[in-house]
Amino acid sequence: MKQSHIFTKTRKDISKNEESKNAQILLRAGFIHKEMAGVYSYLYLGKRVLDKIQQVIREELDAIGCQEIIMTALQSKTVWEPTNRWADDVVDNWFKTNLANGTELGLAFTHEEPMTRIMREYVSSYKDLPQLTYQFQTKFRNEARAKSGIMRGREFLMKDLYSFHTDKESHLVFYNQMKDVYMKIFTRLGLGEGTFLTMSSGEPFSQYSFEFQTLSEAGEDTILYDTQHKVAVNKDDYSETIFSDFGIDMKDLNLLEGKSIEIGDIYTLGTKYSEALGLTYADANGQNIPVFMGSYGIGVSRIMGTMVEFFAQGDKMTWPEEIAPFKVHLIALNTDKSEVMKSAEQLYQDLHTTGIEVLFDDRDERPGSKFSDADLIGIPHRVIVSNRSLEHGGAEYNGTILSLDQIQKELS
RNA sequence: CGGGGAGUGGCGCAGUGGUAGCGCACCUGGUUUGGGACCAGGGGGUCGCAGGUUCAAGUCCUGUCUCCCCGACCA
Repeated sequence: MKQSHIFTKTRKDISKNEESKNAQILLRAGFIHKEMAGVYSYLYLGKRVLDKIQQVIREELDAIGCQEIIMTALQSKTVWEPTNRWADDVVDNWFKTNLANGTELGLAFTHEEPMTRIMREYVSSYKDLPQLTYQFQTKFRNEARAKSGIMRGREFLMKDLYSFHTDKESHLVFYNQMKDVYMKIFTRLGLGEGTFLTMSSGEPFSQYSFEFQTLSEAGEDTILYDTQHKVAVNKDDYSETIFSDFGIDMKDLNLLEGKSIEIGDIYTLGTKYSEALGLTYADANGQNIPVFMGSYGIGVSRIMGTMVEFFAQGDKMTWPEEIAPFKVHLIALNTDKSEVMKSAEQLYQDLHTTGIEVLFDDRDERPGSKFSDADLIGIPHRVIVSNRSLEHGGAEYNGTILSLDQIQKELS
């Protein structure tokens, strides 16, 4: 893509009303547009980042046999009443509305109930289990107070996975596998270093659940973590014995305290939803038994914000290689010189045809503003073609001049 | 939901009762060109909305909507 064709521009200033670092950088770089508090549009560059985060998650989930679907955000109250989660005094952040005929609707804040309801149509035997379904879906939560830029919005993109098993044992096998899969995902996303498997106080259905917490000053949570064992506990839930479930002796731990962002979580749901909604299967003896369930979330848009919090330094952002909107930022200086533009254009075409994603800054701007823009946009590989670089025989990459062919090889 | 702050060109801001301004961005011309250039000229705002006070309201009063920060909440 040629930068001169992108409708967004970078900005020098941003409202002092928007304080969070992720919103500052993303707004200034033109990745997102704020519609209202907690509600953001994702523009060209931001959409590309979001897509790449999704793709990493998709690849890892598909690899273990999960099936991608997409459910509706429009929810009928009849699906939610059996679990008592339609009631406003139980769930206070519904966005509710009505059909023209008066039927009450809600915008989904999660999808356990409708997913369970769908499964009821298809699961009737132990032979139909296990099933693993997931989606990337917009969730709506009428937060009393949106904050922290895209980290806590009223509308956000989430990956939610649901697992359906015959019993607790088979569920736990998958559940434990998911701990590793999640860490693998976060590692690929470039957040592995700062992300900890974190024990959290249980849901009503189990003693503990696990969160995946990424260390950040912008976080809303506080964890006690151990870098060597790569485990943590939510500070609120800390107790003397909590680490025994990890098989770790407290004496071996060196606990540090830090603020963190919850980027994912995994829950054992048990039979709460299957019982309420009548999702049962016939076992080998023909007996009807409630399906044993789990749910597994990753905040996709929140991860995008977390990356900015994690990687941006001042006005300079650096996206992880796999997530960056483009792999290479090709910057042409001295755009009035035809040799420069000819070489840059040639390199752009060559990279493009070999399948390398490249953003080509072909704009007629001064070097300083091009570099500042590039810093803000945060593409990890930068190649500069200029009068000077051509005089030295090519383009600049990582501080050295290489021939265009060499650059092509380096980046392939 | 409690406390605090703020709504003025696309963006960031100034303007305490008397002809709406500045910076960025934008347009034209020129000079510049390896870290957000400079000169000259130019376009663009019924000051969140509604009502009121006044000869006169961006400015004062009342109501209302919205945004941000802190706290509570976050299944």
